[in-house]
Amino acid sequence: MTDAPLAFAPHDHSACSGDVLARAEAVSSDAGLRLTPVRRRALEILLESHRAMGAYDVLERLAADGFGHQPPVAYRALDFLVENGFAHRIRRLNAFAACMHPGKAHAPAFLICRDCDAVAEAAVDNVRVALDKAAAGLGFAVERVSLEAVGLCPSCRGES
Amino acid sequence: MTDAPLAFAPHDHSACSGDVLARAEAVSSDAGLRLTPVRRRALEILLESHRAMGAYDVLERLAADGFGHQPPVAYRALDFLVENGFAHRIRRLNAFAACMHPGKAHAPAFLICRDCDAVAEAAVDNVRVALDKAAAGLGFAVERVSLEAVGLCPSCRGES
DNA sequence: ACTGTGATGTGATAGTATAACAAAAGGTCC
DNA sequence: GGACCTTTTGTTATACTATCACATCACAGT
Repeated sequence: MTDAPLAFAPHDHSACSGDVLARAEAVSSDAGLRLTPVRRRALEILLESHRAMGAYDVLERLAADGFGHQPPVAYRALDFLVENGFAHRIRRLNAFAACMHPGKAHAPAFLICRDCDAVAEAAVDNVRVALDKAAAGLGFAVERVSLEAVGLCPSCRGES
Repeated sequence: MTDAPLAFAPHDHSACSGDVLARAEAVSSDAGLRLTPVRRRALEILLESHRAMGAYDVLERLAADGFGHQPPVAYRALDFLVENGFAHRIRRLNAFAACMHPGKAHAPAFLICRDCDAVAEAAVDNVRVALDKAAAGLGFAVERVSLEAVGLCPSCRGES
């Protein structure tokens, strides 16, 4: 049951997630993707809670909204979102979080607090470039990169 | 059951893993760590198979060698190895692989083929530096980094 | 020997994810 | 509209991954 706050500091949530859904819809119709009710609702749930949520947490909320009650319902919706760049999967936490920059290509880096499980998405440049270079030498074609860092968030640093 | 070959090309395995175990022992005694029989055997298993192995695969082999049959036996040994830098955990595959450079500090990058699950460890410089810089701006103290790239390995590129 | 600490083994259980199949929804061609 | 195909949704069941809790054992220091 992962339910880790996204970002380390309190902030104006409606502003930070306000237009993400709208942009997701725009991207979808541009790309011919079907942002169906379950999928859209799953994205809303991630955006509303603004947390890294486990698939079963999302499922619970989908079920409460009248969708199916079985794991595949959540996993399929979440897989669609991840596949199409509307959400990220945070493997360290077995969790999912809405992407705050859908449409724009980016290699997200997640900073995960080992104490309180808070998560922040950081922009790290050049990672993709450096990795592509290293991979090319081995004949490997990189498609997706995931970068997860574990450490201590600002508030947990102070307390320890 | 993850059982993905490490490295993309065939190679002289005894040479590439030959002294890793010896170095692990040296590092252990230097640091006052106890490389007990189960732990040592778990590392040997990872080295021998030279693959990314699931915890239950390792457990099976440990059990065959007379150690316990229950999951914690494998997880504890593997956690010890990861904790102390003798092995890596590859979250994308829910798997573990021996580290080929124990003792030396390094932020490993894994290249994972989405077709055949082969895994290679690549050296990527500057990632840690770039990440530290980005994290510092948020007040986050990075302790460990995991970088996993999904794509196509040389042989699967040719075939598709 | 006594004691504290860490390691191991076990049974039980929690948590995460997918397989396989049936039914329904949407698109396209005639 | 009807025939057809493809995608999506829902369900049951099950596989896979990981941890808890507790007893026992090994070992270092005194």
